[in-house]
Amino acid sequence: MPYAQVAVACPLHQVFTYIIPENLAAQLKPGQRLVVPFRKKEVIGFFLSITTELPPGLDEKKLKEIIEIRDEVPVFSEKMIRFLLWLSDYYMAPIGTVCAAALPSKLCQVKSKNAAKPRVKEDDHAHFHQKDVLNLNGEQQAALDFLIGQHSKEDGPRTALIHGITGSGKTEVYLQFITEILKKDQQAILLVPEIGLTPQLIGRVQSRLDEEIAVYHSGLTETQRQLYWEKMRQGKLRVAVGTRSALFAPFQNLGAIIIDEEHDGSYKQGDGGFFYHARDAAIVRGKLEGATVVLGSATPSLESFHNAKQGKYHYIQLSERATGAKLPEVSLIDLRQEKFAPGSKTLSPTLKNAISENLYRGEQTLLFLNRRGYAHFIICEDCGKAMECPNCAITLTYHKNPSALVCHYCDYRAQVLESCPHCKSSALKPLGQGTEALEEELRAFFPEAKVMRLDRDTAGKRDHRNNVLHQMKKGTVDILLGTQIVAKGHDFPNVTLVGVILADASLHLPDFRSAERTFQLLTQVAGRSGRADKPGKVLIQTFHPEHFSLLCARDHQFETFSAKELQSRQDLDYPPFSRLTQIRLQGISEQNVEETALSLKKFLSNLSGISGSHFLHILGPAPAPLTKVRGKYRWHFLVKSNNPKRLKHLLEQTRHFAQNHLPPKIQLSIDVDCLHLM
DNA sequence: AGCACGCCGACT
DNA sequence: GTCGGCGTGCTC
Repeated sequence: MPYAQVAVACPLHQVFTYIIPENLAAQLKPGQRLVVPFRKKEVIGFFLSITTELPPGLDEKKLKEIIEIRDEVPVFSEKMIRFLLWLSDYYMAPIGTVCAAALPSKLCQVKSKNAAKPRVKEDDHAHFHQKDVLNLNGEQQAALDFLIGQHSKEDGPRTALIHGITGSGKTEVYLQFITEILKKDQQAILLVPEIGLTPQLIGRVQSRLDEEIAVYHSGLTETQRQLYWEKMRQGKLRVAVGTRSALFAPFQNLGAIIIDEEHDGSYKQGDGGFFYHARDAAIVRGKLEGATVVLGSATPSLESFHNAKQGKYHYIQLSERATGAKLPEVSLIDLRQEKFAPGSKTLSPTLKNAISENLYRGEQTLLFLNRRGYAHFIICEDCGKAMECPNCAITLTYHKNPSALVCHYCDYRAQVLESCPHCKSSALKPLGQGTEALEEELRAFFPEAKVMRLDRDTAGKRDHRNNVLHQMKKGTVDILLGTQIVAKGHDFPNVTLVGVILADASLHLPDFRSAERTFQLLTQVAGRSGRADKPGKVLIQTFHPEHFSLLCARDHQFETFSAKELQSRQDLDYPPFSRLTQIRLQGISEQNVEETALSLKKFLSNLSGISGSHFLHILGPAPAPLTKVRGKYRWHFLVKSNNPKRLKHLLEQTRHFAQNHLPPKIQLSIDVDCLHLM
């Protein structure tokens, strides 16, 4: 007698078996949603497969029956089911959680039976601009031809890495490639990092393709999301543009997945309750669907670059700017040599002069400081203690306007203190200047200039961001300063000077990728300068002008940087030469967390084939670099492995430990291919 | 994750 | 005497 194998949206690492009522047997197809009894409730289940044998350990009398089939047409294709199973397996995530993450949440609820009826607000997405197909230069054309040629081939690797310098016109290649895919009656997905999904980009894609596209981002209402989803499934929409979750677009004949800025860390995050890397997952979906996958970046991740060099991906280089503009001239400013003017905390004389000259010429300046607020911390000059967050093991950032001490991890807020809570001294000194302080200093020194600031504190107001971007284009802003938001992706044609206030900020984090991130960030921000006809200039302030990340960024030397960094990764057996997984334990009681970590260590070392293995290295346990976040203490292990089977075994055993031996209130999480060690 | 069952404090 | 605190145990 056949039984149905069903995934239920709960965080259990198993499928559930249900009896198929006779009247439903004929209509049942894999990928359909079901209504099934689960505990004492009715929930949505996802029908995965049929089994004829009763799975071991189950008593047939205790099985329940499927109540209802929700869909005539399955919500998941066979290929999609295989993709979801791969995700669940690779990232150690419960299959039900993965299924739920792949659908609009409304489709996972028992009520709300009917498809969404649009509260008709016909898309205007009306300010269409740049309808024209841009002319490609030789390199762009060659890249496009290659992609098209590759796509029409029956077999062979279908993943390509486009390594194109900032301003080389990668987006134009993507758009023309998508146009080709559509001509073949196939569909396409364009993934962008969170920060890259601007109205400008959406407008450009939409107007170029001259058809409605599905736009996926975190601000979408559930109804909108469902509507796009339905239209894609019905074949009414053929292109999905958006952040990570657009990867699950329900297309029937997927032709291409493009991952813009593939190096961006925001692709690796927990969307619907499980952590996956959208770029890596895209490659797998591409394989399953027979689609071409295109990774694009000016600063490819070392993983992708290495894969390309190994021949796993096709490597395509764009070495010229599309407009013909030259890459900017980059100089490092040695902060140890600079004599700061009184009252000047962020701007060296050299940078200040350059800004003056740029103002005089009437050209725009962009300043980057990856630290919002006024001061990174406040320190007591008498006892040396810094003000810390009571929930997290980090200092509180001083915000001046509105005045507050803010934790940038948990958003704890406190009033600014008059005196030190430890020694009552009033000698409190703000240190480590942030964007607020920079703004203040700019206004003081360049009172005649129009200065605007863009960071999470100001960008919160939706209009502000658009307003800033608009005014930048119009040229009414003289100096724009900000955090990450200004560093990436934007095309400000009239910016000719970019200043980096402190390159060292990202250099010394306890993370083996810090050199790579610094190089990427500096290259990206430098790429904002001199994109149009006037030559650009970049000034980078640093205490470490001899560091190779900075030197390579200065000289636009990706090759030199990657060669050196890859060598050190190989020496230390770090990715891309091994796979790295983080096992994290956290809980309220520090002692409990530590004890559990130690007992897990014991458990793992007793496993056969682990100790002394050449294939697995377990580092730790140790307190995580951020020992306490939101009131929870964290300890972690890092597992380095170059043997997927043994790694899998270890992780399964770890999960087993978590299910059986975990004390209450201690949580264990596994982050496969962890990106941030913090 | 939910949601129930189950044993100990302050309340109509 | 009960309402309810959240510990722990289970879900085909």
